[in-house]
Amino acid sequence: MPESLKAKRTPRSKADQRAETLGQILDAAEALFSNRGLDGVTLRDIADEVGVTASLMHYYFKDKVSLFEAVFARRAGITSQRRMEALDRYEIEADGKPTVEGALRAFLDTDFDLYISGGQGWLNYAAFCAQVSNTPDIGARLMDRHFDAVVLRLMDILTKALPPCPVEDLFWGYDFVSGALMHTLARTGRIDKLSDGRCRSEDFEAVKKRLATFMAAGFIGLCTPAG
Amino acid sequence: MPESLKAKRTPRSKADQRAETLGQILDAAEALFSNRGLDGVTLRDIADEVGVTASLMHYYFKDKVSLFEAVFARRAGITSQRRMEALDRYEIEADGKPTVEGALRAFLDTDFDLYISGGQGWLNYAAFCAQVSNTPDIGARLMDRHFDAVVLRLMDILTKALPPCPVEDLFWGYDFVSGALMHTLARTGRIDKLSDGRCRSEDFEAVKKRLATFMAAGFIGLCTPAG
DNA sequence: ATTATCTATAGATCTATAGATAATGC
DNA sequence: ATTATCTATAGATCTATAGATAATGC
Repeated sequence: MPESLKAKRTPRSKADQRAETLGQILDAAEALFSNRGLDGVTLRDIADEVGVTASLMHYYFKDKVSLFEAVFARRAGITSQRRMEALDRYEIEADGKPTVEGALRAFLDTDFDLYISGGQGWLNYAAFCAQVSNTPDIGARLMDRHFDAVVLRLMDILTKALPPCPVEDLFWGYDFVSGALMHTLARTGRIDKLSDGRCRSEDFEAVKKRLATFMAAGFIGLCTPAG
Repeated sequence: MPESLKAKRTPRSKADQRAETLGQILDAAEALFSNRGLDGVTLRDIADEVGVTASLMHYYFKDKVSLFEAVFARRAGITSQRRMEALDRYEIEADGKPTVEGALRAFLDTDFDLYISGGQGWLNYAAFCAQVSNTPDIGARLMDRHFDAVVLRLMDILTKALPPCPVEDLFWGYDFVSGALMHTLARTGRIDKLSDGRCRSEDFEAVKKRLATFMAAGFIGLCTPAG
């Protein structure tokens, strides 16, 4: 059995080989883009990470932007659908009396659960997502395409959960939620230093516990003039 | 007086000339970095915008990173100091009874006022700031260096304003405020599309009116277990 | 004399393509 | 036969520096 111990050995079907290489490229791109953004990463960086030639990037993807978009598309559809289902389930369960925090928990916690127990790939995607939301044009288009539907679904439930409230307040409230969410997904490490180690960027459990409660109170405070 | 009408004419002292060119470079860099980030902009882009040779960038700045840092430093000191003074004034005025919203208004509104009435330069800086907060290493270091002091000052007043509350909640709350603030400063235009034009990213008055109220309610909701 | 600006250019990438090679598929 | 991967390379930048030129300063 000396053959089976050889270093370079890996007999696979072409389909398997294709799928595996594609996955490795997407994983490497995701990890690199997630902290340097589209312009901070070269195709060679990604190829080196995978251990292949840079020209192979063009065999699998048209160009750098296509690869960037493919990285996003791979997981955006999954999380988007999960959240949509969670919102549907919540609305039924709430039986005509949804609460702001309930809706936000369906929207936010469903997402955090994936990052908490989805392994390194989902953790990288979380930070990548924050980069996307900060990339003009290309990133903005991706956010619209993949997330508009879920966000509008959330807005719909929030409208029912809140006292009569100008629709502008609802949209601004969502903008604040979205900013805070993306910021925490980016895990910049800033809170670690500010809090002298008492909070850690990487601690998604801590964020999950607090974000929906905090934001729900924010919506209610904003929409209830008397305070 | 034909001489005074010539096109290229601009007699200035060397000090003036230096100051003017420096200012133009910083302005152009600020505008460009603010939407494409450190890696999305080349020194040539900046030079072209000013109308000078790319090599002049190296006459005034050591390298690209130094220029990036100089852009940030130019205005970060000003806004940081303004907010620090506003917090000091607020604490005196509150006479031992500060409120969460009062502290946040001193911190946030003071900033927005600058963006609202500071002209195009401050508007560009606002978006640039969001880029900085998203640039790993270099940007993170800049945020720490210029903003830690004001943030800790704010935290100090918030502690006095809130009911007894775990310090972790306070830091996470600030993290949410910071994320929402940076996101609105970036003015991605996403809210415009989501809200079908009813809210506009560029409308800092609308954000100023809502952000402190929303976030104050969030802090209180988070620190008051009963809800 | 000193300083602001430009010209020219080195050296290092970067993206993208064409064409060769090596492996799987029938 | 087809597909995955590599080698080689074109063409375009990009950063940074050296040295020339043109303007202000005494």
